[in-house]
Amino acid sequence: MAELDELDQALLRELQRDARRTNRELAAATGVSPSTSLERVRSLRERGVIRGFLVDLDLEEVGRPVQALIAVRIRPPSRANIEAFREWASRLPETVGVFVVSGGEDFLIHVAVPDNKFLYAFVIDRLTQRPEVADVRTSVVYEHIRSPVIEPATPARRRR
Amino acid sequence: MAELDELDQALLRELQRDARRTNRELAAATGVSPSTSLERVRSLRERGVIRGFLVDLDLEEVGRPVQALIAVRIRPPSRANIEAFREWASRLPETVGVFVVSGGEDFLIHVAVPDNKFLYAFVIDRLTQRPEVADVRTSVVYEHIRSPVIEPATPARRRR
DNA sequence: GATGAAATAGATCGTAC
DNA sequence: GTACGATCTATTTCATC
Repeated sequence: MAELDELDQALLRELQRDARRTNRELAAATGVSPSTSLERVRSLRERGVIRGFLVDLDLEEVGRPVQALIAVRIRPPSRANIEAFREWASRLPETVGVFVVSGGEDFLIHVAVPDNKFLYAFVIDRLTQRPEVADVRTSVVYEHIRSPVIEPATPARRRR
Repeated sequence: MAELDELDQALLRELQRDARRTNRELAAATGVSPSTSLERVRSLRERGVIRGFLVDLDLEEVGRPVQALIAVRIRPPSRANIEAFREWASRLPETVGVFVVSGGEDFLIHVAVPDNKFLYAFVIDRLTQRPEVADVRTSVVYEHIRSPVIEPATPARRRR
């Protein structure tokens, strides 16, 4: 787990608000020189704290206004079945994300599709074609809120 | 819904791979001049297709290696209760995202916490303190895969 | 709309503290 | 680890097609 001091945390906060802020803006917002913030952000990437930079698409504008979470039970839940399904599901064009979970189900697939008809067809035609799929439970997503800022749970440590 | 021609789609694909690609790289990758790609990306932002740019944090490195999806049932599921709970849940520091859903439950809260002890305490101490929470079901997330590229479901349209 | 050149602004690196 | 300043590179604007 990475050690993150006050400056690292401040930079992460700023970048979560807007990942395209220029290095100069970051430096000004955190009260250090541009070369320092540049070096720190590079270090955060190298240490794997920052995995990359993503674009936040509006799923409605992109023709996928209907979202759903589809809980899937795999039987038998062998490693072979789980891994095969995970690979298959995460590659579908409808898939936004895949959660591999414990509990009543083995997977939760987050999908975004053009309409309800498409969603229904996806569930009853495509998902159930997989022989390892034993059970499917669909929940329509009315709204998906992402937290704007995730704070590190690490206590701040001094690095100087 | 936005109309997206071939160039728009190509730019979205490139930006989803790495949202920090420079405008020059985008232009080279899509075969247009830098000023054209700059203008197109700006248009995508103005039209709301691109909602913003996010940093992809590694939740483990940030001290939150344990993820869970917590299904919550609200009783009665009145607008007042639903909205109050949504606001409360989406502001918690443990929360990564909140899904408002149909079906057996009303919410699915995606949380990331330091360890299982913390998760358990979160569920039995904090969630159940809310009077409108009637039922809670926790699934631990072993793995969360995000789709690297979401393709528009819109058929390409000509804009020239 | 798209282009290419010119002006503005930012990223980056060497050097010093 | 940090700051300053010079250099290199990218962004942005504008006249033109």
